[in-house]
Amino acid sequence: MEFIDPLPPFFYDREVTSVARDLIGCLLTHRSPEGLTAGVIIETEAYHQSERACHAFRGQTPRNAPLFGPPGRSYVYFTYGMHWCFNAVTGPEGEAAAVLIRAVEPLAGLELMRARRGREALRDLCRGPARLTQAFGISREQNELCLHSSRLRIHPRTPLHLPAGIEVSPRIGVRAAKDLLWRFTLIGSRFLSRPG
DNA sequence: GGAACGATTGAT
DNA sequence: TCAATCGTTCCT
Repeated sequence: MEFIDPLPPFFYDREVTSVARDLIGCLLTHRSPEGLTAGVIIETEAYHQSERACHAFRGQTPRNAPLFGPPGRSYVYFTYGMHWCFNAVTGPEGEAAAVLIRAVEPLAGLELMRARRGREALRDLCRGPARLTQAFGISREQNELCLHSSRLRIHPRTPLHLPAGIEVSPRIGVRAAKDLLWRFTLIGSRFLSRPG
């Protein structure tokens, strides 16, 4: 299966909120040993070291080190003792920021997703940050990968997937800095983790 | 060494 | 509404 060339690292070397907005409608692909999975990004959130909800707010630690690295790499972290979440690192090296991918519309590898998720309903495969990492087979092994050249990639929007409209709202599940409208959703999608 | 907590999910 | 489940971080 062929896709458009993946987004180059400089795409991610901008303000994190701009990248989060522009990733809506882009295509996430993972060529794992078990097979290919792909989906259209429909929900993102921005995080930056300057605000309390960011893992890097109190400085660099072993876990959040990828956030301080060069743009265009993955930051995958473990949470709640059982879930993985996937981010795209943004901004210049040394400045910690990333876009959390919260939901995608499943496009390819549906049966592999169903097997990994243990669920049949299309709507339940990638609706939520930890659901999509499970469906895509993303965990510790996929941390700090280059999203341009590794098996885990993000590709530009295609004419078939132009966003109808993008809505902003407060980030889900964060108490700190909850006044920031740093969540971006594709209006009207039935694959959002929660209504926009 | 110990404890509190978490960018969630699924069942009740 | 609530339990599951454990790595990370911070405090003593």
